[in-house]
Amino acid sequence: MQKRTLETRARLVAEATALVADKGYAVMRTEDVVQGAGVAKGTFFAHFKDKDALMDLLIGAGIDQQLDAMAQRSPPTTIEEIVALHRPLLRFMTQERYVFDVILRLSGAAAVEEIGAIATTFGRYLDLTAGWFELGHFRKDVSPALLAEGMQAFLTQAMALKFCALHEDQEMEDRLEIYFRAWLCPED
Amino acid sequence: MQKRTLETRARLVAEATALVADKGYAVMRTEDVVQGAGVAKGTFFAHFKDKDALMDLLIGAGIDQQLDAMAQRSPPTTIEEIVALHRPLLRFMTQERYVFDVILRLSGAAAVEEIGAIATTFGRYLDLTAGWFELGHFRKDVSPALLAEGMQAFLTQAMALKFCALHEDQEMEDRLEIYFRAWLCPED
DNA sequence: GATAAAAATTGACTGCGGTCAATAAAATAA
DNA sequence: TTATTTTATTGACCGCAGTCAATTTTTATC
Repeated sequence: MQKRTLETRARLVAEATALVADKGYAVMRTEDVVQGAGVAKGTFFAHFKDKDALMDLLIGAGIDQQLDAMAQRSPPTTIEEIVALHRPLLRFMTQERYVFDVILRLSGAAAVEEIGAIATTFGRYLDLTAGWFELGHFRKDVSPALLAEGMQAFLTQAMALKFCALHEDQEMEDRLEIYFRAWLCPED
Repeated sequence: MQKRTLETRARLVAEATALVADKGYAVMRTEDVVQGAGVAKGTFFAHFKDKDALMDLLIGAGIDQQLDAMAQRSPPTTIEEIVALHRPLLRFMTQERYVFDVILRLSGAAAVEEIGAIATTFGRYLDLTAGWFELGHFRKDVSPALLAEGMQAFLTQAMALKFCALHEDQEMEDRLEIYFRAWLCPED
């Protein structure tokens, strides 16, 4: 791999990052990215399989930041703490409808060798939350790993309903708290 | 509304249905549909807001069929019965990666006035399953409506993991059974 | 340094979803 | 029937993601 390659790639990512920060994810066009980076259209696709691959990188990095912040805090011991810890992550993932769509689309990789940044963060989330449940503050009749998978399911559900007119009566965090309480503390 | 309008629309839907039955959803192109229906490209978009709107119709109809079948059966009283009852629905929704993506994308409508076929089926699913839980065979510490929402969350999760290389070790139905048991019968 | 092989870049091109001003057909008014 | 308005249809055109044969740049070999 040539030094030139890394430079070009870095310019593409830098330009895309700047564009996204300025105008948002949904309106980013590859044409703008290559123009800003001073390369030809084809170069973009020599570096990224498709537009989604770049989005995977950008959005995956954003999710990773949020997970870093969550991992630094001490493990939550109450539902309120869990929900509060999730707030920045939720905000990031639902900042745009397009971002949430990309996350859903890329959260599972079709093949092991093409697991991308977003899919990796989903694995990280499972590990992080399973770690919380190892401490024994919540229900103990099912494994921490299963509890973590359930968290993920409810997280997705709560975010999806944010974009649904049929359920916009309730705030995302309120819904999440109800879900988590029913899932993590049955019969309370 | 003219009779001609209904005929044209019917021809478009019929052609699309035939194409999908023959080749699958993902490869359907609007160009093929209009050609088969004998109309111009623009006519398609006079009848459907975009390609997704037609897909919403086709896929929504398919989901409705499965829900009809589920609603006819007597309400399940065990987890095994619940999972068995879901099998045809699961098969339909995950027959193609593209179909599942469309379902996720259209399961929530941005505005009440644009709630489509798929979004409607999601509401139907909640009503159907909440009805089961009214009968009192499963956990009673949370409302039937909430149990139904959780079912939906786990259903989505199980389907999503089917398309994820990281989790392909387990069958969708097996995963669903584990989820449902933990959700509907805690401490068993 | 000259030459050959490998890697990176280019930009015209394709495919397909979606638009829109122009046209045709149907409904309504006279 | 004729004139007018409303509704439906048309197809050339656009935007943008993605492709690929040709070209340039770098690296490896002598």
